[in-house]
Amino acid sequence: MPDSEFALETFLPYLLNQAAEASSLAFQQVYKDRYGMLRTEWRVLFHLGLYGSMTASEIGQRARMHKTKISRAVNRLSKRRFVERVRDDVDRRVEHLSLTVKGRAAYQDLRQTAERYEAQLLAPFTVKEVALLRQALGKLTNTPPDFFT
Amino acid sequence: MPDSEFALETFLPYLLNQAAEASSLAFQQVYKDRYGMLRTEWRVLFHLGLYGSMTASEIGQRARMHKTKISRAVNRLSKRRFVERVRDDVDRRVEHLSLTVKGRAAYQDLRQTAERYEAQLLAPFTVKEVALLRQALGKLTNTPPDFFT
DNA sequence: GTGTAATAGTCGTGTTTGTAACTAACAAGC
DNA sequence: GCTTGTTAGTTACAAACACGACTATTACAC
Repeated sequence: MPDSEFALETFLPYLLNQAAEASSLAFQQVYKDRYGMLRTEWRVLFHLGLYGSMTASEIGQRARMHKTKISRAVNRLSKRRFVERVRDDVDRRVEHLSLTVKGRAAYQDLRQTAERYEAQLLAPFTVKEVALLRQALGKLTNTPPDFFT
Repeated sequence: MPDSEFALETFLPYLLNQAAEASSLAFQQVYKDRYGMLRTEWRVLFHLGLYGSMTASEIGQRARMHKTKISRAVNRLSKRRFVERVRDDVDRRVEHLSLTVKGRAAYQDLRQTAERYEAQLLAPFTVKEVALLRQALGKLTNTPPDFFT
């Protein structure tokens, strides 16, 4: 009765999801416990920490997040004084976002933690393997299959 | 102001999430459009298609899904007659789940689609790269970092 | 100027999820 | 028998998400 020609365990999207979930779990705990942040908020924080001042839609493009997600994340972050919003004088639709001192501190802390965390994740692999893995993941992200059968 | 020592674009959990999302998207559309299924339901369907009759908790262990997720997925699947539930005579807490004819048809269809889909995803890679990728993802899934700093 | 389209960001509502509490059935000790 | 603990699965409620509709502002055409 069982059908073993096609193994779910090797189906790539499934594997990717499992790995993504497993590798996010422990770190998720960190930013949640220390700063009460959600993943969306942590991503916004990181983008601002990395690139300095950005607008919501710039973050959206880089992070491939929907603007409603960003809007809400920014809202929460600014309510807790991690993020500062400054309206653009010229185009008053636009808001320039940047980290407050508190936000920068959180970012620094989480960034360091992330580095150490990643080192643990990558420990079982060789340098070459890591490079290949990163490259492959990038390719998979940027080559969406045009699939409508 | 920006800080480029640590690039978010290379942070592994981030990459994994992006790749997982991108590679799931198109296929998600398929089982959603054709059968109105959610990812959880698709997973349950696939496990039952692959392994034949299983209980909810067996699926949970294999798929690393929480039992409430499975409970709801099975509920929806059985309401739409994709899945049949039979209570165990000996241990009446247990339910044996299996696919109906309709469920098996959906499974066959989606399985074939999944195969072709995966072939597209893997097209840009060599056989060796694919093997390494699968192996790496497996390792990442099964080596949860013990991280509580 | 007026009208139309586009863009930045927010809000509202239904859906899905996560967490914990719950019921029902079994098991083991006494 | 009667307790205590464990397991299978469900339910309840709050948190998070997706999606579309919405406001406000700018841009462009005429």
